[in-house]
Amino acid sequence: MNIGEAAEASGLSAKMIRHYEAIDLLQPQRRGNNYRDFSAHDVAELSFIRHARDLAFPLEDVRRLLALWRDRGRASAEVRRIALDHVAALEEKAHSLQAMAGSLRHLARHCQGDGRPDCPILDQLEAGAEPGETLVAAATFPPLARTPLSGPSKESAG
Amino acid sequence: MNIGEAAEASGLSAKMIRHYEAIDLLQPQRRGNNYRDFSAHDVAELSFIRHARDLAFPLEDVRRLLALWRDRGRASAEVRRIALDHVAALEEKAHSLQAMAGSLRHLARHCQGDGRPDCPILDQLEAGAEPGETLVAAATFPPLARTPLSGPSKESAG
DNA sequence: GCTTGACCCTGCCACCGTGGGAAGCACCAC
DNA sequence: GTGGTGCTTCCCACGGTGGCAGGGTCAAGC
Repeated sequence: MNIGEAAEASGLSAKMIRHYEAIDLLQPQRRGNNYRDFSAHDVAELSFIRHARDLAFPLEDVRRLLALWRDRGRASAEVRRIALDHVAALEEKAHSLQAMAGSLRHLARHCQGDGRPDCPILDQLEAGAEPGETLVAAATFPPLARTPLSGPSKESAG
Repeated sequence: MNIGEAAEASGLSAKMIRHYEAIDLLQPQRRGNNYRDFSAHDVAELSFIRHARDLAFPLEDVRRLLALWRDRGRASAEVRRIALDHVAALEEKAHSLQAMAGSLRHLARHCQGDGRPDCPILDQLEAGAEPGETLVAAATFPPLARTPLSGPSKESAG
């Protein structure tokens, strides 16, 4: 099966499949013309990768999960641990985002949003977080390592 | 004020300050020796940028907010709109992450996590989302544009 | 045979935001 | 003049994906 069919079958782009091969997530055979030749097994692995990515597992986790999946005799404990670590990371990120959204929503609620120039949102951005007031976000941020949202990564948040 | 002091005062790294200058977020003066010379006003802008980044505003939003902040006569409506759009994006992302976490946690709950090889997590990754079962995540994902979490961006999810 | 078009190949650049490091200049203290 | 520190610019890396350029390959049609 050529890469185009494999892409369609797995729901991944051909581009990504080549990338996953380049980083050694899978090793499809090559034919005489140097075209990749995907077996049904390769396609199953690609689907696996896609489902794992759908759950936002980083590729390094995907690599480990794939290895465990391939290992018939693996212990499910290891899989479970990876999954729960990822759950924790996802939830931490989600909470952090929600804290930011909450702070910002709070500010926006006190902003007239009319033609006048006074705006608590800008005031807050100018002044920074007041102690005991809004902006819980920064506090929950630091320990977050994976799933690098475009937000700040500042460890130095003091 | 040199870049090192400005960095300390604003809580940003010197590296990032140079970057923000490179993308025209601010234009500090230069001294005869080609060193950047940050005024108190520059530092206030840097702090503004940092606070906006703490709330995960993407830099393009930061640019707009800075422009509005500089404009004494701006209408707060515009600021409010940017903020609320961002809140919506944050919440969408947060919900999507929580949906993924929920699916995964659900799977992990049914995983023995012992030495035995059977594992619903791997089964699910192999089979993909069953209709009406778990994996709400993919459904909520597509429209998300900003705050590019490391998760999949797949538009082609059919 | 030859052309056309769809497919495949590799390789490079872009995004976003940040960190790391190299190589060279500026400054200050001794 | 020497050492250390800070500044300058420039390039590379990450993670994950898209895009495009410049080529090779194959199957179909004439």
